Amino acid sequence: MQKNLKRRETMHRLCSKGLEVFHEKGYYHTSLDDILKELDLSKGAFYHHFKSKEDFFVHIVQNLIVQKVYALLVEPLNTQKNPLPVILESLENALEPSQGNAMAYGFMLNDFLTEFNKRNTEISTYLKDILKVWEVNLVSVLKRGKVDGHIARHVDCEGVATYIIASYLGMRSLLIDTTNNQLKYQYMQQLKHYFSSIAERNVAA
Amino acid sequence: MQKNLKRRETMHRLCSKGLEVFHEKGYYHTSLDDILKELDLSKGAFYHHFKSKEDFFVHIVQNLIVQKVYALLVEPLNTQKNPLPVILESLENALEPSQGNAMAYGFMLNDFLTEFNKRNTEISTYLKDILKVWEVNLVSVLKRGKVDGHIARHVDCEGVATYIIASYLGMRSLLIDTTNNQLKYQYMQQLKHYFSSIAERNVAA
DNA sequence: CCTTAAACCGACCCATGGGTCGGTACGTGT
DNA sequence: ACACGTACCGACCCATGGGTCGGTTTAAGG
Repeated sequence: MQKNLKRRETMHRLCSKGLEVFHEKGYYHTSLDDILKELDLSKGAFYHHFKSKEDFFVHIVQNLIVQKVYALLVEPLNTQKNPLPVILESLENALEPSQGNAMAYGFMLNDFLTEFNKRNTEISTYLKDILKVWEVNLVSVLKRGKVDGHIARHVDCEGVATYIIASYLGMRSLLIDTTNNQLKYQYMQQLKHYFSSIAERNVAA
Repeated sequence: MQKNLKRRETMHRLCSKGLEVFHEKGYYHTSLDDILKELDLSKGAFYHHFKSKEDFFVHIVQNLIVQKVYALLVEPLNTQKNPLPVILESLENALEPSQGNAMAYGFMLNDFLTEFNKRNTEISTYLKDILKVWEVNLVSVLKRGKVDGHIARHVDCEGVATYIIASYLGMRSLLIDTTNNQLKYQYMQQLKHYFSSIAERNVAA
C-alpha cells in the first residue's frame, strides 16, 4: 500500500502548493511549471494525477478552500451565545493576515470569485456555493438570535447576512497587499456600530 | 487638421471599446485582436497610437474610469444637504446595472483592482488613487455633516468612509453576473440601518 | 525473481497573443 | 504637383504555457 500513500501525498503536496501560488499570483497567472518547479515534479507527474489545470483547481476548491471557509467562518457560529459578538469575533479572526508560521492567507474567496467570474462558470459556481453556505449559516444563527432576544424583531436576517458578507468581501479587497491594521480596526469598529443598530435594545449586547 | 481629428477619434474609439471589452472579459483575458476585430482596425493602427497594451489601459483608466467614478460617486456629494441621504442616493444610483441604452457598467473598480493587484503595480496604484479620491471626498462630506449637526459627534469619519467603500466593493462582487435587484435592495436597506446608527439622534435624517 | 502497473520524467506539440516592421494610402503644406 | 509625414495594414516573430506521449523507475503480487 506504499503506492497509494505516495499518490495521496503527492496529490496533497500539489494541491497545497497550488493553492498557495494560485492565491499569491492568481490562477490564470500561474503556470503549472511555477508550481511543479517548487515541488521538483514534472508535467508527467501532474497529468498523471489530474485531468487538467481546471480539474486540479476544482480539487483545491472542494478540499482546501471549503475547509478554510468552514473553519474560519462557519464553525465558529456553532454556539448558543449571542450571535452578534460571535460573528464579530469570527470576522476579526478571519481578517488576521497570518496566524502562526505558515501563510494562513485568511480568505481568498473574493479574489478567486472575481477572477473566475464569467471566465469559468463551473468554478464560479463552486465558489458561489461556498459563499452560499456561509450565508445560510449566518442567516440561521441570526434568526436564532432573534428568538433568543438578542436581535430586534424587525430585522431582515437575509439582508443582514448579505450586508455582512458584502462588507467583508470588500474589506478583503481593500486589505490586499497592505497589512494595514488601521483599516481592519476601522472596519471592526463600524461593524459594531451597525450591529448595535440591529441589536435588541433592552438586552446587553 | 483632419488628421488630428482622425487621430483623436480613433484613439477614443479604441479606448471606449477597450474599456467595454476589458470590463466584460477582464484585461488579461482580452487580446488586442478581440478589440481590434470589433473596430475593424489592425495591430498597426493600435501600435501607432499606443506604446503597449499596458499604456493603452493606463489611458483608459486616466480618462474614462476616473470620469465615471467622479460622475457617479464624487460629484453627487457636492451639495450642502444632509450627507447621509446624499451618499445613499449616490450608491443606489451607482449600483444600477445600466441606465439608458448603452452599458453604463456602473462600477468596475473592484474587478480591475483585484485583477491587477500584485500583477501590475503601476496600474494598481492608479486604481487605488481613484478609490482614495472617493474616500477623501466621503470623509470631507461626512465631517461637514458633523458640523451641520446631521452626524453624531463621536463618529469616526475615516472609519465610516472605509466601511462604506468596503461594503460597496463587496456588493459589486456579489452582484456580478446576476442582475439581482433583491440583493441591491437588501444592501440599501441595511446601509440605512447603519447610517441611522451614526446619525445625530435629535435631527431628522 | 519477474511481471505488471502505478508513479513519474521531460522533450515535444501547438494555439495564443503581445509586439515588430516594411509597406501602402491619403491628407497637408509648399 | 510634389514631397512628406501621418494613419493604417497585415504578415511575421517569438515567448509562454497547457497538454501529450513514449519512455524509465519503483513498488506490489505471485
